[in-house]
Amino acid sequence: MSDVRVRFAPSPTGYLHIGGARTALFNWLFARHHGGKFFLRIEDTDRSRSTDEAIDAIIDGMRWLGLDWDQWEGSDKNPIRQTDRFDLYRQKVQELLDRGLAYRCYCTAEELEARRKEAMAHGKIPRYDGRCRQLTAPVAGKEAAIRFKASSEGEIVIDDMVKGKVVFDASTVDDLIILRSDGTPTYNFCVVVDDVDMQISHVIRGDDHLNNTPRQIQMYQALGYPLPRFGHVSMILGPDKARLSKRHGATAIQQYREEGYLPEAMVNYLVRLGWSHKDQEIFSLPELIEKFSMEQVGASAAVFNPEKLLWLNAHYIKTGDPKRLAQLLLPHLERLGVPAGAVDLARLEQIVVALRERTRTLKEMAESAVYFFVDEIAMDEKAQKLLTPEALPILKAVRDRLAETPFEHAPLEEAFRSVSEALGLKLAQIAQPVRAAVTGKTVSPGIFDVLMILGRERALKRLDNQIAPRSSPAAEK
RNA sequence: GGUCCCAUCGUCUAGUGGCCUAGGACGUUGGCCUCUCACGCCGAAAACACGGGUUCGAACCCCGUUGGGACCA
Repeated sequence: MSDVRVRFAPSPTGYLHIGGARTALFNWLFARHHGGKFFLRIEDTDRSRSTDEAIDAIIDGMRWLGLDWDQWEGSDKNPIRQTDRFDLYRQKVQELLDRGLAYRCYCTAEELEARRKEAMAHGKIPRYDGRCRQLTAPVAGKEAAIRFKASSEGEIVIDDMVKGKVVFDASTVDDLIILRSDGTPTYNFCVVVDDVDMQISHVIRGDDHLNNTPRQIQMYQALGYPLPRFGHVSMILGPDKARLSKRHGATAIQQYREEGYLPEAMVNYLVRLGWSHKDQEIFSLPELIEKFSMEQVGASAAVFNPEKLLWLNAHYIKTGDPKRLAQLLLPHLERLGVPAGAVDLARLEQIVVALRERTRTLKEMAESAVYFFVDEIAMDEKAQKLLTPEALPILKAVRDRLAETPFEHAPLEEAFRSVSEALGLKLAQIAQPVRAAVTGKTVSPGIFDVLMILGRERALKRLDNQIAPRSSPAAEK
């Protein structure tokens, strides 16, 4: 058993987003590669912004991606929630207070804000001036916040797994509030207490936390704990190079499931955003576990590229197990009005095989598959244009021939070829009107495959539907 | 504003001082295949931000500039 212990610690303020998912994935891969533990910890100390729905969404997203997490030995709950642990944080605050490493601060938010503005106006750095440090006894009748007594001596050096050596001047670290006057602990403190308590060995997180790290290191030291290794993974950016956010489009991982993306495509895409293994692009999950290493994680930010994700998704649709894809396709069909109960799975598998090289998402695939299931097909404009009076004899000839042709690939092809020969037309000139009549579109899988999947009865009926109304009695004379 | 991070084709990246005339992938594009659309295959265009060092030699090491990002509110 390895002593690698990592965690993913999201704030439940929204959905699991792309960036969070990648951070979770890197942690998970790191743990699984080393045979260590991976925990999920919900950072919900900010109660006003945290919701249970968001927690469910995060869990749901992780499950979809296949990222399972371990049970932490210190609790029977899973995942861990910080709101269950306030007693511990308060206890640790008290400990620091008793040891003179923290102090009560009576400055109000308004006062602090005024001083901050004052400092800014004079072009100074807005940091806490430490005026309550000197107070020796609690002030009666006033609510106090608790501040951590930071040391401003020397340098704080981080040996980061991604960024390398990062040096901060300790004088830039000010006295941070660790317990608000309303008694709730603050983020930077809880993280440290929890990571220590859970014996986290490697803190892999977004590099938006890099600037928090020096003050966290001081807290580790104040609490007398060993430091974990840190690994600050760079941000994921939108096309405008700003941090990826809702205004760039879909950022919630669930949205991609709804759009018909496969989890393995998502994982494969996400892992390549920042990590690489030589020239390889396609990785299965077991392969990732085997090959993942923090040394190969790049330090620079990456722009999210939906086109490449689409390509990967297409790849996994092309190569995936048709039986599984058929199952995953059902909800998408249902959304288009094809009830799952009415779908024959063996037939759906055939459809998947016919469509997998021509659709890039399950949603697209479902859209391209509806004409196999409905009684009344929708005829699009281009298809309508193909069904000219000139096409009528072609449809008739094909119809008559098909009535006595076995619905298998070779005989169907033979039938089409002989009709085209008899009429002196190219195969394309035969196939296109038939395709239009039978699918309502000008684009479909190979016409023989389409006919086989439809079956003789439906195919003939659809041809008849086009032939009958056009054959006026006058034309028959 | 201060602190910190980052910098190879449009995008993701390989590259860890000579294997680089800079490789792969997405996208773009020309062709082939072909019953449509795709898939597939073959080909093309496309990058070391800039300026100084260090070195026999720099995409790679150092410094600066510029540009982007994050954090502090």
